[in-house]
Amino acid sequence: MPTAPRSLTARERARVEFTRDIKEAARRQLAEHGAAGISLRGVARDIGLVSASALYRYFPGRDALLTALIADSYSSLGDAAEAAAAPDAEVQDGAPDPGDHLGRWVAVCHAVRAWALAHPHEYALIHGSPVPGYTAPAETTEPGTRVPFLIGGLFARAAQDGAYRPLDRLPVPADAHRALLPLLGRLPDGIPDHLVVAGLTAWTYLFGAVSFEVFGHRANIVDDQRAYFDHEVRRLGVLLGLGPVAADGGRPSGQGA
Amino acid sequence: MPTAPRSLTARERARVEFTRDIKEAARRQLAEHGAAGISLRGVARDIGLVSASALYRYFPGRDALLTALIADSYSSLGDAAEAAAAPDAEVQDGAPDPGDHLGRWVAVCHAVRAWALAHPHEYALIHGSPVPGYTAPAETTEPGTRVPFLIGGLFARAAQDGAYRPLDRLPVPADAHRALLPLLGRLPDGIPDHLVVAGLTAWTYLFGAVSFEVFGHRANIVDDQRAYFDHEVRRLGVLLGLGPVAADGGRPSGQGA
DNA sequence: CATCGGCGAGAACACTGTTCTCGCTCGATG
DNA sequence: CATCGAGCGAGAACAGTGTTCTCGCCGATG
Repeated sequence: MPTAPRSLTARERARVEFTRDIKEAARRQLAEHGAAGISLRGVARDIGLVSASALYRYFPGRDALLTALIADSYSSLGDAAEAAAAPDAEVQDGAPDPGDHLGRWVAVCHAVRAWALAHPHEYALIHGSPVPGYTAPAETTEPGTRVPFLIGGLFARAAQDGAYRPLDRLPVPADAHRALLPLLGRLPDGIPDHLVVAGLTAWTYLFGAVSFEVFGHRANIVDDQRAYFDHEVRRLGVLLGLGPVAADGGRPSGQGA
Repeated sequence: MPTAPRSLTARERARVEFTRDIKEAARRQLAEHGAAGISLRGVARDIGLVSASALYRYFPGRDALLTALIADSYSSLGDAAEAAAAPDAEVQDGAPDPGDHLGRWVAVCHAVRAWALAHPHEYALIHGSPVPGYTAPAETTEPGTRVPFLIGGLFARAAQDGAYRPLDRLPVPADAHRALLPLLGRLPDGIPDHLVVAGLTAWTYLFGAVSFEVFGHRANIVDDQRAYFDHEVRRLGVLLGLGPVAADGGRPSGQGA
């Protein structure tokens, strides 16, 4: 544990400030030219440095700078998603309703999608091809778990409320259960397999859909991407058991009644 | 319009052969060092050229070479997927059964996953962050449609056989229907909306799951990735209506009986 | 006040993609 | 078969890149 914040020295304050400036300039370059367009010399120029060599006092290299951007992007995305899931967040045209698990799921999906569309290059950084090496640096894994845990919590709350009713009865096979042991070990005891599978499935689908749209795989296929996205994630929520079980397919008649 | 294939001249034959050699060398570099590690000078060295400038006689630039690799990768993936879906393909431990739509869907999924794991950098090239510009070059779009069309055909055949029974009854809203018009226009008439949505959903999920695994987002989360993948895609197939509707959740009792 | 550690500048090295020019050579053609 | 020239590879050059190293300088610290 780092020492208590006993008032940083002036040098240290200047250092963290400069580190922040560097990351900001890099993020600007990222937003404009993409990850491949981030050049240390360009970053140095942006913040008034003549030579890029000074940057090495703050980051051991370009990859480390990228890693820092990845971690920040995960945090930014996590913030956006959690804000959408907060108990007092506005569910789409309607008052907040703590029992509307499907609506909250859809809201989180829209938040993730909106963040990705607003920051396509940052999204590509965290969910595109891993650029630097092949293994994600350790400091990026923790912020990267926020969205999946948020989604998992959504399903857990629905189950607590007795509102979780998946539309199939397919049991989780023994080998799939064993495959999930690493995750189950980090979760509170007593969570049934199928609930974990539901969370993973929802998480996987959400980022599949967002990636397809951001990376252009749906151009010329879907026109009004937002409308289609809304339908697909809502339907997935219903299939996975978050939804109103109404067989007529409509949303609940009354507003949260 | 290019002349009929009236026996290429020796020069032309040598040219296509050399073009193939260049792409092979580039693909080797891609497999080893990733897309960012493909250098024209390295490719030139690999095929016995002293200078990289000669490559510009065959490709207008690095991006064009990458584009060619993308198109080839799509074709390679399409081949693998279509082979798995072929009528005489072995369905997982069992004789081919033309009525086993769920088994065929799962087989296609495993084929896509296996190809991606065997060619991770090529997979990253086609389903990771778009590297060169932002819009996919036209010549890559056609081979890129083979897998989604294959999956769509799977659902269409299941519907023809009367075996398509989605587990929900959520109607496709009017705005989502309108969003699908670009795609519906390129499909035979009379295909119901929900069938198209099912195909898109299956396609989206498949590549979400494969991307998560290939890009390492499931490390430390899922152990036996193949077992979990098998379960998740099988379950999605059931939810989307390809599956045995048996409420006990098991596979059909007899083998294709 | 003296000193020493952290800092930025700048040169240097090994790369990269791309362009241009210059001979040469081999294949198409008369 | 002989000749001509189109197509080709080599090589230099330019503008970049990440990274390393050294050299002063300046200010915070003892």
